[in-house]
Amino acid sequence: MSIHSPQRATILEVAREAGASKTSVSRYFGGERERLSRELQGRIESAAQRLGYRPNQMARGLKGGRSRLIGMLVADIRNPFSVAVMHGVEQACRERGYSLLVCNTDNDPAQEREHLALLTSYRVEGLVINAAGSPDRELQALVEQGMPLVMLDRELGEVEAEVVGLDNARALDLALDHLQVQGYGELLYLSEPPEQASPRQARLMRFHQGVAARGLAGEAHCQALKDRETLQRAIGDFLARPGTAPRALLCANGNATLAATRALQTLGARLGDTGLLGIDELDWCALVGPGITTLAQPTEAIGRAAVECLMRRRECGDHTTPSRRVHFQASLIPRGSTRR
Amino acid sequence: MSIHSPQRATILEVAREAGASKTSVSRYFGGERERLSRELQGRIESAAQRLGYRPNQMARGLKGGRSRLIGMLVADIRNPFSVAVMHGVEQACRERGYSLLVCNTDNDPAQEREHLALLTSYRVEGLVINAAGSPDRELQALVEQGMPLVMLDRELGEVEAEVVGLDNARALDLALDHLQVQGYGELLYLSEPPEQASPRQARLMRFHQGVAARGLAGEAHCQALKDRETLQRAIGDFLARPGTAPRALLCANGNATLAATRALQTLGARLGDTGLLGIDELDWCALVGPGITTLAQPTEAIGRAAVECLMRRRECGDHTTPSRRVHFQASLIPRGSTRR
DNA sequence: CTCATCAATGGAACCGTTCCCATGCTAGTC
DNA sequence: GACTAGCATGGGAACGGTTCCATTGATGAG
Repeated sequence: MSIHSPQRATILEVAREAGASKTSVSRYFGGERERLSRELQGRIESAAQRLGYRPNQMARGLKGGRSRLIGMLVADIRNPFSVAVMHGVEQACRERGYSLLVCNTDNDPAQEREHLALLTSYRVEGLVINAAGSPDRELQALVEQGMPLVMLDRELGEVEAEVVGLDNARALDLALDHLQVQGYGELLYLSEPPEQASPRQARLMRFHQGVAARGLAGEAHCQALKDRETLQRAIGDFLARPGTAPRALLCANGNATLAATRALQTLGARLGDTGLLGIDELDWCALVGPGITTLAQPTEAIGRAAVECLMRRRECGDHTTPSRRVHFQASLIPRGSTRR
Repeated sequence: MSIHSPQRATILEVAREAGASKTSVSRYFGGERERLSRELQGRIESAAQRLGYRPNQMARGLKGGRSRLIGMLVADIRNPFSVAVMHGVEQACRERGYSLLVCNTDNDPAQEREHLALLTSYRVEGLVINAAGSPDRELQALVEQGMPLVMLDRELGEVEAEVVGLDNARALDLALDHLQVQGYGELLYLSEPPEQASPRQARLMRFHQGVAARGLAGEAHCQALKDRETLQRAIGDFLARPGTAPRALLCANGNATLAATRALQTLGARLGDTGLLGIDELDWCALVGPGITTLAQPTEAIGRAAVECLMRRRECGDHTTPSRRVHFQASLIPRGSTRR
């Protein structure tokens, strides 16, 4: 009859209604049903039914410390790649009886810190982190306290935390090979600023290495993508530069691909004549002009793998196990944007 | 020193360390800081700092029932529209000191039911529902128990629950007016099956009304979009039909727009010659061909409004207040796909 | 000087679970 | 027939907070 918060039945009321003890009811809902006599089971079942009883997870989490919650920090929830990975994480969690508490940080370090604190205050039993910034100190502290932690596509200092993500080196090799075979000789790499230890650095580095190894000309433009003018000028300059070799753009992620496509369209460049290859497969890549060639990441698998790592950590309990790296391979989806 | 779950400090330890009582520490963190002397505040602050203390939300939620959690049910997390709304919901929650527990149901009624149970077991203080199916009975029960509930873009029987969403009738009028002005005379409406009380019904109905009122020819194709063959055949038939009036496709949501664009491309139809107008603005609509005309929804605003409704319910506590409908207006973004 | 008031603080009950430890009972063993 | 084993069940102490109420000392009014 309370007005403010819906008053659910408690275990005690069910016990009374069923003529049993709260211990028995607790057993019934805690997965120890077999220990109860058929008859008692029946009484509890129907009593619970009548009262619309559901165990209070808050109280549960309190006593045994098992909140059955996994926390996830997402850098940008509006990025389809992140969402796809999150989907995999959620599925895997659910299969194992966990729920997922997701926090979006909008790429803001302050929010990262804040949300991390929030998640730990709900006593999540594991953490999947996909953050651009670096609440490194906080994360280190958590790991040392024994919190199972998985980094998505990003390393964390020298801390013992699992890393799950794309094999960035191989992915870039794949991209560069394709562009070379298709005859593009001068490349412009587009990325958001590769601050800190993000995979952006790995990709950028491999780009420079790979370009050199293949005897191609390559340069990188690493600026925030929001500023369309700057980007457009950079691409315009690149295309207008003297030289005869066909030119191509290589985009470090979905956002970059989107920005590049916009810029090329504004500049009136024809896809294919100007090559375009993006990392991350998006819904619409097949639809623009002759189609945009992409490097697809196995997003669901990455998400699932993250949860698996978490569970392994939990089980063997032991945070001295050497941390592992799980690398997935990208697959090339060739389309018209890299066909001349 | 526990291995399994990271052992955070408790309020009691902080109290001891600070030479204070639990009560005072509780007050310090519970927003009653002013009641404590400057000096005691200092002692608690530094003690908490030293121990890395954070209050346990689980325990908090137990007494007093304030979990500070809002639950949200999302029908399809991979739909950018849903994500955008969710983003608004999350922002608004955070501003008010709530966290958001999101569950994705993948459009599966079984998961809807299951996740709903899950959310209530965490004693969420309010619920934002965006579900295609209908756990109507469960929702009704919750409302009757006094749970603040907001439906996104979908009504719920005769239950007193707020509804927040697009003004579907006006949106369709806007779309039809535009198509008529641009000279399209025969229209095909594309939607997923409008089962149950979804807004899809409202849109479909208004489409038929509006077409009749304007003296246009209109028909609807309402099938699952996954089956590309069927869709393509339907569109092919529509375009091949004898008649002289220019034809246009009207897509009920982002997914339909995507599917329609694919089909048109496969059929080799030229956008503009064949009109195309989609509800929901997507990243890529400006990039495909001459651009796809869309009806943009104020997604963030919708999300925020949902939370506001929730809070209003909570405050005035009283679940006899007549439920309200908050309708937002769509805005037309004209592009080449409706220019002949 | 006494008493009511008020601010600062602490004690203890309670929230809804889980889980350890009884308790009573039946059945099997020697 | 006494003893033990094992099963079904219940009692009650945590868990980490919040919150009501009591206590203390200082202050000001009568």
